[in-house]
Amino acid sequence: MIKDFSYLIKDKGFKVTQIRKDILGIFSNDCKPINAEYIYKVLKNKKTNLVTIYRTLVSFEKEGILKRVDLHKESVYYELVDDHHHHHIICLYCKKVYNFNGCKEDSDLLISKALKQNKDFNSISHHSFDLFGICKKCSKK
Amino acid sequence: MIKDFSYLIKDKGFKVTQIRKDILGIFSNDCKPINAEYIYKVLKNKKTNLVTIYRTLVSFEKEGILKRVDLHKESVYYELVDDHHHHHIICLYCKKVYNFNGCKEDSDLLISKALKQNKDFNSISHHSFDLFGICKKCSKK
DNA sequence: TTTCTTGCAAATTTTTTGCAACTTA
DNA sequence: TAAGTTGCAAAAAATTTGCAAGAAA
Repeated sequence: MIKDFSYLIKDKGFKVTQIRKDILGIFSNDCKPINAEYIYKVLKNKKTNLVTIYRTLVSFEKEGILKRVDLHKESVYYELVDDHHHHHIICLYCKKVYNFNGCKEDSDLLISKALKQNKDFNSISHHSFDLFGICKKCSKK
Repeated sequence: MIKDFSYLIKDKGFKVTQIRKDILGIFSNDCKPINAEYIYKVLKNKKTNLVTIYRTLVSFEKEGILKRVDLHKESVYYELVDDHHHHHIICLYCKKVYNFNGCKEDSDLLISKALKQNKDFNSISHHSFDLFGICKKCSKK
């Protein structure tokens, strides 16, 4: 389902433009980490520009709308920050990404322990907890 | 201190060359995530080649000697897999990296929960648990 | 001597920048 | 209309590839 992201965009201090709504629509619809190239292909018929997409991704990340996800792939992937709390298991060979539901309490506990140790931060805006291994299919090969 | 990594290199099926020992020496000595360019500068007087460094990093990652670390910077950083178990807190503005000692039991628990949920993996070779926020210095600005 | 490694040059890919034209508020 | 956005062209930066020469086992 495509939500209307106008409020979120405006709330973060951006002007509401079609492409920004489109980009967030794709994130909301696809529910997986995506990169600039992917967005470009989806929006190609709308004559979008890759440069604009890059700029949008960077600015949305700075404002906490998107977060980077490191899939150990060639380019940078992003996800909605406000997504359902989950983590990734990534196959080191085929790079396929599987989600799993991390227990929010568990990771919150780890974060509070970290903040007690490190006095350079007041708070944490988001975190990554990703597992890397070789999936069963690739192990067989 | 610089350890001798010859055995590790040979054990993973590589030939023991000076540059491979040098690269692992740097990782062992510096104890922080580093990228190809950094290694290149450290070894510059030895007339090293960036291409060789890239190839070494990629092959060492595949064999589980190194792991990628995503610092949300321009290039790819690596760390020794066999390092002391720790995690990172990264400032989204200045990109400075702070370490903290994650409790190994806690993250092992999360990993076992993940493996129960997801049946596509038998085991996990390594994981990332990194926190992102804005450090106190950058908050003041 | 066989196999793996390295270096060089060049290519590819991803991401960024400058600037003028265009939109949103 | 003022301030922020976009598109185009071009540049910059990071990483990869092919191939011949060199080094390890």
